[in-house]
Amino acid sequence: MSSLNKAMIIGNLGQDPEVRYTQSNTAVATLSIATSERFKDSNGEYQERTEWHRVVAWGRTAEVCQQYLTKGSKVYIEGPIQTRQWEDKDGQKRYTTEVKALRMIMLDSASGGPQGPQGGGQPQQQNNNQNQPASKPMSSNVELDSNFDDMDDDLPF
Amino acid sequence: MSSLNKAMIIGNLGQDPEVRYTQSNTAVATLSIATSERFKDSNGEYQERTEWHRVVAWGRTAEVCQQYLTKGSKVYIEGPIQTRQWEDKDGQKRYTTEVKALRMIMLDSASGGPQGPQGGGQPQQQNNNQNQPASKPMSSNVELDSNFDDMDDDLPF
Amino acid sequence: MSSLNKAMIIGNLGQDPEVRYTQSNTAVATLSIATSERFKDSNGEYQERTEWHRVVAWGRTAEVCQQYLTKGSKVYIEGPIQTRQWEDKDGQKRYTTEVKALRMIMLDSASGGPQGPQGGGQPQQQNNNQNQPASKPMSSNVELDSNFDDMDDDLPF
Amino acid sequence: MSSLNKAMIIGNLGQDPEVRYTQSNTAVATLSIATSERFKDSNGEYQERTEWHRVVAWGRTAEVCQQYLTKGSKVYIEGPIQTRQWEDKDGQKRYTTEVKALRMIMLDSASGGPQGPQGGGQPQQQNNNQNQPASKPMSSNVELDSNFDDMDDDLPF
DNA sequence: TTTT
DNA sequence: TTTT
Repeated sequence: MSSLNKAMIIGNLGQDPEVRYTQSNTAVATLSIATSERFKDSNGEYQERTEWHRVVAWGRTAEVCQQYLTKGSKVYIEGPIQTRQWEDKDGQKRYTTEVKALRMIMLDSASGGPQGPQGGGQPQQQNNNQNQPASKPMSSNVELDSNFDDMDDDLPF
Repeated sequence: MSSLNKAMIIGNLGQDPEVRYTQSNTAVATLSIATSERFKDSNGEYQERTEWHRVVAWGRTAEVCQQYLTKGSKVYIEGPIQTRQWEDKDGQKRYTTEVKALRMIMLDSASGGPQGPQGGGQPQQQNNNQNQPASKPMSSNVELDSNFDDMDDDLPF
Repeated sequence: MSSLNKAMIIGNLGQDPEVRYTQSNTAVATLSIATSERFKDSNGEYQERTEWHRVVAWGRTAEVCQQYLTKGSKVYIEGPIQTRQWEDKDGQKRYTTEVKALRMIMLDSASGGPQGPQGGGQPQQQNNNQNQPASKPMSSNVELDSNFDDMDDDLPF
Repeated sequence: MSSLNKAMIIGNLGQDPEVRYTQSNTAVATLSIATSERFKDSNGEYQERTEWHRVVAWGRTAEVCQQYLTKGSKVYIEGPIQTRQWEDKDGQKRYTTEVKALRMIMLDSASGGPQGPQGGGQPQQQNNNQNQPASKPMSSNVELDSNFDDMDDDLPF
């Protein structure tokens, strides 16, 4: 306790969200988000450096990502930084650092989009453990606030 | 551009800062900072999960880390998330994700500590490429902002 | 929707928390928190400017403030900025801007403090509409995360 | 010192920026930014509450606001909360709380916009103390950071 | 490896 | 006064 672990990102998706489902049918979306920053190189020239962030969303937030985000979408993401350990094919320990999206705000100025309350709601009907043919027509400004209390212990990967 | 990449951390150092110097004699400090969070496990029991953050500070900020932080120190860190690529002994690509400490605030309620302006100043005299025998007596509330600024002193209203 | 309203403050209480109770017996704590910043004046001299923040906490968070915070306590506060309108004795419209503490982290390195889960829990027994004789022995690092959903419509002031 | 005073806002301008100039010809822009949040009222119905934020930008940031922002623009703002005291016509003390925009990121997905480095640059030529006929054609994703910095180009690893 |  |  008495600690803070918070990342805040505004960036664009490098590809469509990847969505999987846990055995208990909880959606898990993985986003790849680019942020870029200007900096002066040693010659005083401006260059741009792009940072790629692996972002993971759970439950209702994941479903909204699936429905409304596509490659290129601009989003705000907020949540803790988490590092997972895993083993590669050679049995070597590897580490992957991700941001867990507890809050997601869509920043694309599109029209349409979801009506009614988002966030905190019950997951909707969904097919089990397979990607849904996402319907992403005219997505819009969606805000998602997941006060999901960490049932991420039955990971899909 | 038009992106945001910000981590904000409040946590404790797991060990003393490690400080190195670049060829141009810029200090680089590496911190290992723990944050912990409570969560309910599947049995409804509270558990604590600790997350370790690798934090890197540069220049004046690194020097202040060296001087005032030790194992156990509580700090606030703010800065971008950055992932570096490197190769292990087998030539395998590895990735390390760090937070670059653009701002550091000491949160230990000790006494003593630095007087006078911090941050934005020039690096002081220092021995090259070797750890200084750090003098960390009664450190105190130090704030370090590598991006200093404030010329708003001739208001229009 | 699709907006973000977040203040993040680390500072010290200028006085003990003031706690009141709504008619429905919800605790409401008001904190006065100082932040200070260094800046160079027109003569190039460093000066310090103190900013006072009015912070309001509700429910369980308010109770923890009451129990564990006193004048001088250092805290981290996170939550939205809110401006209330009210009328002074002359019937003039006045505005007060506050930060609503959805999250509070104690930063004093004391010992003792609350055991067991905080935050999100039910308000405990309490006397109605009167200040409790606060017991603030050796408070400690408490984190409070109130995902209180805005029942702040029966204000005590 | 050892304190943090940070507001982070994503919202829309309620009107065009108002820009003035100090005697020393520094631009000062005032923005009125709306954030809105959903909440359930006592009947369990969803309602929306809008919060208006007064935001003040200085120097180069103010100029970019003037050039690229208009009524309706969506922006990210980051900076300290500051409360100013002033007197109304009756000599009564009044207080106004503002967010000082140290960083501004445009979030409208338009095209065009400024090329080359923003932020940290010198203020450009400008007419003194009068509003410029703003040219805001196809504004774009601009990021403005009044605290620029990045000399981390001679890494030690 | 920290802290409570 | 914005936006969805």
